[in-house]
Amino acid sequence: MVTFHVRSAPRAAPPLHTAAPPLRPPVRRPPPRCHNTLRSCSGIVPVAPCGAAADNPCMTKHTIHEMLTGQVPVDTSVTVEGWVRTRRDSKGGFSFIQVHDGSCFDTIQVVAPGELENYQSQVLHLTTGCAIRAVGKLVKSQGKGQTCEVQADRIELVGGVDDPDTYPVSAKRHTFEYLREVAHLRPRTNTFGAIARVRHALSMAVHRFFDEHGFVWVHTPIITASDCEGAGEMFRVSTLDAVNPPRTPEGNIDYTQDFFGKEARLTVSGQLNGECYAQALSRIYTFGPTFRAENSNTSRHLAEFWMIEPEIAFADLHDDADLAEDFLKSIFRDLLQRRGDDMKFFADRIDKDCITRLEKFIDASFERMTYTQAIEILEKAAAGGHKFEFPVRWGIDLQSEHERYLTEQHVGRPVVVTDYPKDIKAFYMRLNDDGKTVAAMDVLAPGIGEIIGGAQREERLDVLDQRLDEMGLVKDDYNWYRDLRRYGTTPHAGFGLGFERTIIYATGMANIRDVIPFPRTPGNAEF
RNA sequence: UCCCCUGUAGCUCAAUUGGUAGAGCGGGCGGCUGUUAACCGCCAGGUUGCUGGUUCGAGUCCAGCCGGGGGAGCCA
Repeated sequence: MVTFHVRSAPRAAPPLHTAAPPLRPPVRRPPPRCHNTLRSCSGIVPVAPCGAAADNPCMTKHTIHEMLTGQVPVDTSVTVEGWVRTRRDSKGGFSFIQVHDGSCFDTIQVVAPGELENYQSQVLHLTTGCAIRAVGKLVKSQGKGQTCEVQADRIELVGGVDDPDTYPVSAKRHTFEYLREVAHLRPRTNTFGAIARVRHALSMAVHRFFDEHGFVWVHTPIITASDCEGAGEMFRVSTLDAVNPPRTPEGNIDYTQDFFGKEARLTVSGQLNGECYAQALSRIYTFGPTFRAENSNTSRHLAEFWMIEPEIAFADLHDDADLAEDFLKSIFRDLLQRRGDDMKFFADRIDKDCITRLEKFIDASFERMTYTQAIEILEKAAAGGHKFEFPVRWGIDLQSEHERYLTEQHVGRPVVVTDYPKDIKAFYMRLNDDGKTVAAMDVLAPGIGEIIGGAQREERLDVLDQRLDEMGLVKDDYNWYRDLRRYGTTPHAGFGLGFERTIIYATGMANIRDVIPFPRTPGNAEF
């Protein structure tokens, strides 16, 4: 069995938050040669003895993560390929280069001796952002602050920085607002590298959870011609001439000549399509981009964001709430286990409570209460002197101040609020026997408020039709959706989770524009 | 969309009541016996977001526009 050495450097994470387990077994018997026939491992430079699995011939180079976590034995010849974060010149006539390659949070220190042939001409001119390849040996560090480092025999400048004076991303602190203007370069910073890895880890955790629980990932369409999704303003998709579109005799735009023969838009939710597959495969989920053309300009809204929407058949609202609880705890547990290095950074520099918040979240059982009970609690609080900007009475939608009071002050744990008044919820939510409320639920969490919104769906055709009528919606527009209620209908439920909001919650990042690689917001679609 | 704040060197920020635009970091050059956001010295770097106005004089005051931030609404 292999032992993994966790670095004892200052940045080493506590046991719960150790780095991800190795992707593949460490080197055991170094074969004499690298049989890489797909492409050159590293051009003309000799590379490390190829210890990679035979089915992975291009992985003969080691990542910084592998070197720092003891998967590469000391005294192994190694090749580091990455980007320079800083260069420090020693009094002794040699230099230290901190290199990152994205494989983990930490950089590795490359020691460049003054005897290198290009030391004066290139090494001493390396600046932040330069791409380099360092060939040498992984050795125990003579200095403090790191256990191992790369003693370089050769350093190649793979890609230089045109004008170091104006390179937009220095090694020093930048504001997030500034980095948004250089979104093509910001992944090279500590924070955005960490965000990218956390985002990936959470994505994989989502798929892992659903896969292990028998859910099928359904790729619901991005483009939709049904105007009945009803969750917000939509972007139009068209190939018509925008300046001189074809017109009907009445003067309206003639969409029958458009690409799809009718008006088409970008989806605002995969739920209605997801229900179709849930009524055949029992447990499904969607995970993909979603588009809302709302003119919302806040730290919690994007025009393009990713949403996760599970849907389960033969299930009621309680099953839905149980699923939400198990799901959230599972992905946060996964995140802490697999990205301890990045999470430690967020705890150190962004939000000191982010790790303990997740640990508490994982350990707590979610409180359950009905909307009516929630209103009673809030009314008591108001009577007891608690000031709410928006007055509380049965029938209102809960404001974020109300949600925060419930989860942060009244319960101190995540809360699932169920059974909201039907007038403030969507047509597809199942009408309760009281005739006044629907089987909707919101999961509220301390520090963020609503993190999940879901519902048991209305499976009875007559009741669904009645709700459509009440809301002034045209039944014919929903015929395929109504068919589900005519052919083998079942009680079913689901919820929606905004992926970026989940990342915000996990990391403590303040602005949603900083947890997606290239944010799209009103007035901004750069990059 | 509404309310409030804000825009000065590559970056982060100063600039008194309207009176000669500065510092730190970054960059260049030179020092310095293993450094940790290294350190020390010197140098370069600006149409103060844009347009107009008030004034002897505007980074500073006024108007409009553009960008950024915070809050609200909408929501995920």
